[in-house]
Amino acid sequence: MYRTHHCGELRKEHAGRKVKLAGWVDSRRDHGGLVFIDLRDREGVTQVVFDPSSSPQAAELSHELRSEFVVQVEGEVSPRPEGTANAQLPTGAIEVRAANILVLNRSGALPYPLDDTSVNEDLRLEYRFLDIRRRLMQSNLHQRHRVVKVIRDDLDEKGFWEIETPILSKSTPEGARDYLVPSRVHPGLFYALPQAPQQYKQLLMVAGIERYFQIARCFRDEDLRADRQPEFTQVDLEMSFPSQEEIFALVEGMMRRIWKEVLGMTLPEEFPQMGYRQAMDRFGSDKPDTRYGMELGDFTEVFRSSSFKIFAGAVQAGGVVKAINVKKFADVTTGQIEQLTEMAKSFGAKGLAWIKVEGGEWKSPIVKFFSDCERQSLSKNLNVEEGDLILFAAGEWRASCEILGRLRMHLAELLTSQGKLSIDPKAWNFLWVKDFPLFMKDPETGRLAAMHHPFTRPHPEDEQKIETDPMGVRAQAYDIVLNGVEIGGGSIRIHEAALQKKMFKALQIPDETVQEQFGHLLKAFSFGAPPHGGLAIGLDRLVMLICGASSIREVIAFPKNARAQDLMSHSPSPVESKQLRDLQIEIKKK
RNA sequence: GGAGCUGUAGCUCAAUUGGUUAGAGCACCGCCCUGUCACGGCGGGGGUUGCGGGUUCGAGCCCCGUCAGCUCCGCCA
Repeated sequence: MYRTHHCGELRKEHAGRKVKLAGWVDSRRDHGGLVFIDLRDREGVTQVVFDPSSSPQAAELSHELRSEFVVQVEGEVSPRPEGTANAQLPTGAIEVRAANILVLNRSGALPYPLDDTSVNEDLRLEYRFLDIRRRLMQSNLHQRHRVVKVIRDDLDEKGFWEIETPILSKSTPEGARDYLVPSRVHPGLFYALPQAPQQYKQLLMVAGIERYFQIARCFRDEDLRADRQPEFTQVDLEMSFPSQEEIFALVEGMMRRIWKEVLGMTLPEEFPQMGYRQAMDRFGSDKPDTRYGMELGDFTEVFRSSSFKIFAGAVQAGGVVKAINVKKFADVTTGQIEQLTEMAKSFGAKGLAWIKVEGGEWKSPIVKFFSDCERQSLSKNLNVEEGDLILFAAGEWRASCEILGRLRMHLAELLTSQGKLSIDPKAWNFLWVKDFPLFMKDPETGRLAAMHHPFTRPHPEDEQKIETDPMGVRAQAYDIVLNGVEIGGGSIRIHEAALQKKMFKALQIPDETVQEQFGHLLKAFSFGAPPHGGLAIGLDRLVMLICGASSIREVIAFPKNARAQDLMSHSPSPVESKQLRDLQIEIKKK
């Protein structure tokens, strides 16, 4: 037996006990005579003392110890001498007086200090096995485990069955780029790794499972971000005979339980809901961060016949004029204005109109065109005060909202760093965003595309408009947003073959393609498919927020870097030419 | 594909306006140290300043190119 206790366990009441501990040398303090080491395992740290007067052999050996050696220590638990207890440490009242020590394994000099948080991330990723020894990473992975445990318990109690679906599945043209897996048995044919178990979970509903969930690994071959990895984990769930409100209540209950059991916090009984249109109008985002204000104001009517032709022109072209009030930022520099303008342009704006309110005056290149009435409307609706900076966007509705929405996010970060805006670090602002449009215009082809996915059910009131006014059709689709991060989304699905066909028609997907790609689904829908719906929660993002981390890489044991490489195992990598021959694949030389 | 930031010892950083032998703390090695807990003290080793080119009497610093990392846009729910 390697150990009788773990390193976070021993207390005063164990005094006098003979114990064995095993773990890593966290730090050593070698006094020449007395030697102290902090022995660490997953559960904590215990001080071990080597005294040459009681155990000369162990004391002699202890000089050899270095950081991260793995050792086994045998000794007696002893209360620390008067005045030497360490109140910072749960085990700080005692120490283990070593009678014997066994070095189970040595460690080379570390490539970087494990107690330093500001180390290059590529180095941390290369030595991930060391990185995960750090207390913070251990805590993050433990939190993740606890979240998943609560989710499984919660869904189990609510009658959901955990069912696995294939990883080797079928490529579909919709959505993200697929990761492909070549078939050896069928040369020239490919499996695709699932972007989500979407079709399978709908088929499970047709199959009468009624309530399904899966902690599902999903794959998307797109460029990475701080909150996007090529492989990530979804809590995927689907239920039969649901209403949208039932799904909301289910997820709210799950979140409440996670916050209770993992963070010890109580969340509200109901989460607020907001329509997509309102979210865009007020926050310029379909995942608004409602922890701070800076809401968008609408001045379309005010400037309809303004003498400022840029605004009036935008309105007459069917567009809008929107503005935000950036509080306390009238001291913005010319350089910063330029930077904001560049940013607005990169989001599709033609320029960025602004007003500084300084010394009781409105300083701006455009304000001379404004009538008193226009000024009053701005002043009143944006609550304009001394020291404010007003920013405008004019043009097409969605683009104008998005431009200001992105500036709003950027400025919130900037103002926070300047101490001009404070966001409650303990705030957990959940929000349901619902009534998304069913369709969007594909900017490349100009054709309709599914906003969520092609199986999304239209809002019952709008179903008739699919052929006549598709862009005006709302979907029974919803996202759950936490502090401005989209942590999940889903929809009520189409369960009738006829409606599904209508949908494919609106999307201009040719019949042969429909049969080829989705024939099995349509066939399933013709055999008594129940009404069904569900959603998927991005587990990595959820845990990231719970851990207060700024990247999902901090809550994934072995993540990939921004170029989709694993720096530790060096994947992706070349393969043997025999492997390629088996697959009948040839690599084109550049 | 595009933009921004970063790149100096194993790690974290410094190096005045372009100026002599590129420094410090930690880590590593050696010696000393019996109540430390980021122990302390003395000494030592360790550098192609990411790489290539240019300007200059002289480049870590300026210019051009390139590579790498991160963040964002595009892309992606």
